[in-house]
Amino acid sequence: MPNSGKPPKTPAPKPPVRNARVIRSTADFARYVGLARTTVSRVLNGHPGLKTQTVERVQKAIEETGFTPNAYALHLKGKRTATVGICMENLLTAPAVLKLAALQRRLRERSHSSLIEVLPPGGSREVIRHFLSMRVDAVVFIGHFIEEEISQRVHELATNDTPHLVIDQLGIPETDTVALDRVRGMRDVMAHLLDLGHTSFGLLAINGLTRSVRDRLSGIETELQARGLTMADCTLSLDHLHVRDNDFKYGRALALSFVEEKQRPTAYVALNDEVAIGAMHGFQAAGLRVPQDVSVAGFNNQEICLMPTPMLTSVDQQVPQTVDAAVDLLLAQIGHPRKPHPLVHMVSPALVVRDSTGPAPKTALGLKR
Amino acid sequence: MPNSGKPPKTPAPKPPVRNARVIRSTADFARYVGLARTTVSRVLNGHPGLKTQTVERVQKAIEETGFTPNAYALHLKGKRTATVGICMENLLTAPAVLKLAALQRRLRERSHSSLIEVLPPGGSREVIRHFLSMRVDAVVFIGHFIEEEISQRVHELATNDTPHLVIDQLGIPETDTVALDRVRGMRDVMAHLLDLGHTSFGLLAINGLTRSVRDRLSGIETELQARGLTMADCTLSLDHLHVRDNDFKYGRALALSFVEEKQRPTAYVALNDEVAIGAMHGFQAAGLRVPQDVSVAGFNNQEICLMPTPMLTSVDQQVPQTVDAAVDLLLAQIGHPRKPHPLVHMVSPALVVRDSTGPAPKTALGLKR
DNA sequence: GCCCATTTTAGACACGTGTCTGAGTCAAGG
DNA sequence: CCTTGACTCAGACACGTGTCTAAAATGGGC
Repeated sequence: MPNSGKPPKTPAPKPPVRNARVIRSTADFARYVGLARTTVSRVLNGHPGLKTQTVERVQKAIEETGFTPNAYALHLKGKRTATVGICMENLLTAPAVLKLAALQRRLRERSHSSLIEVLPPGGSREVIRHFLSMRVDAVVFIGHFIEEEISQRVHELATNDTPHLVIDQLGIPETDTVALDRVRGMRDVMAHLLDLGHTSFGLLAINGLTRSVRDRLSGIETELQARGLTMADCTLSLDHLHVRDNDFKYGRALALSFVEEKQRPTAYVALNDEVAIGAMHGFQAAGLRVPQDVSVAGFNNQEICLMPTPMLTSVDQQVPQTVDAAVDLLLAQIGHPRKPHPLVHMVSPALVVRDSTGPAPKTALGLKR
Repeated sequence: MPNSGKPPKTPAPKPPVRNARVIRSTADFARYVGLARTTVSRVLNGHPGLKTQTVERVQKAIEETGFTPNAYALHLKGKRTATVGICMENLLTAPAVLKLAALQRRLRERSHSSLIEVLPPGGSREVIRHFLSMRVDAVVFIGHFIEEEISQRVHELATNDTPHLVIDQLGIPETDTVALDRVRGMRDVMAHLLDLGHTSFGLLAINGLTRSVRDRLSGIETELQARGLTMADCTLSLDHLHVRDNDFKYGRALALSFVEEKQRPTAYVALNDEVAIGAMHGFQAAGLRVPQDVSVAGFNNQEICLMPTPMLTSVDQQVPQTVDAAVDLLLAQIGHPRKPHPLVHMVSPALVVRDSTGPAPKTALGLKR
């Protein structure tokens, strides 16, 4: 025990450690200004009954020193932290980052700050605990996560009375959700291609069992059925490749596999823009022309849609609408801590037609296996 | 004054407001476990002299309730906030986001969390004040900012003894800096093109007065001079366009202007990959082949370099090395609050040669204006 | 049943802040 | 000179936490 022999606690309380120049508390600052701590506090909080001259003296000192009250002590006094925790699946997928950027901006406009964390695999528990220890006013999830894991986190948040919201992942029970209507998006793409005369479709990386992908398949099927067609007759999905990264390279490899098929579809719908662009490269490398020989459509309408030749037809995520809805839902929850039923807000996508989709070649035959 | 008639302040202190189920303090939690607050505190902080059974009881209760000590009260007791403030120019430029992602991850690995804010135009002061009020352990700037504005912010941070570091913007006085050696990067590009036989170069969006652009020009000039050539004889820069967004569209427009020149250069070096790809589109739309007729090189080596046909030659920013250096510098400052001289760490770029650059066409003439 | 070691408890204090209260200062007006 | 009103000051308390100390409870061995 190093600090035996306590000082009489009134005089000279902190001579040993601190740099006297640095101001760390209202007390330090009040000493600097030459006013009482309480007076300074009243100035800072805009109380009435203060001389103009006094107020100006404090303001000038703030300019000089850059003094800021300790946010931690402030919160301890019961103030809202005005902080929202944002859980990202990762910071490398463009659409997710776009949503993050918009969300952060909207929150700042409403004078909230953002605590951003990427959920490490299996470490989501720690992140949520950190958010809770920071007493965030709410938590937002952006991206596609393991359903069970997120459900547990959501439950923990509910236990601690912390409002929360999931962006872009449907199916988490008891949770407010804002998500793109991927069924609708896929229907729009299919309708566009069917209108162009295509009747045989290749699916690029649209497989697997996540909710997001199931919705897309359902959209494809619904639109085909609306025209008296069936999945079995009209679609072909190749999935024999080991790597499934859903990226540019995978799209390219998939396209090269499709080229070798006897009955090659004339139109291709992809999981995302990267896969679609990779596929276009694959087709072009095999000597096929886009869109004269094959049509390719992406999903997400990222900036990269402009990069290839021809530019890529895709489905826009409508990020601003998504984020606006999310922020409204969230701040409403923070204000009024009631929650009758979880809300699910669906955002309608918008098809953006560019040059990678065109009329079906006339020589093409229907796909029948 | 609504709260006239104070209660005698000892008994029944908080019956009216709180949901009794929700645990918000160690006191609440200790009541839940059925132990004294001090005992629980000792368990949480791993003190010796505790029954194994007691420790387990607390751990079980944590599992059940998800209780977390209030980080704000903790900090008030003198603990580091273990938080780093990150100032982003924006979240829409891919290289900056890449650095953010890497930085956030490295900091998390070293158990620091990140407070991320985008500097609004003219509002940087508020952001820094927020970081100071959150008592961040350090502040990092990522991107290209207005030099004078950042210098002021840096000065404010220095006044408040808060370590800080600038990534990717050279020239801020009295500040640790980690930045890509853009002079070297540009020299490498030029050396590559000169080796391919090119002697006339078009500059795409490499103009303006920022340090970053000046460095590139200096790199180009240095390499030319090393081979006995001059800027005036070998380079052409068009800058008569109104819009200067340094994006895909601008690159395309620039290329179309170059096509109309009498003495068109055979090789083009761009400010970034977007401009380079836009230029490739422009050249291709005008009937020129890349790289047979013109060579194009980008900068940053973003993912989009793979998207066009042909894929783009570019200069890699070496993000991992950059961020590693930054984190080392930063955490060293947090530990030991000495700073003899500001450190400047230069990161060496790496040229990535792809298909958009090739031998100079044999019919090409030297550029002489 | 008693003693002693181990463990738990209750109470106090500090941290930085906002706010309340009663007392102190100061200048102007009578 | 005294009163009055406008300000300012000093002190106290609470917020949630870690830690210190002295006291109380527990339990095992004799």
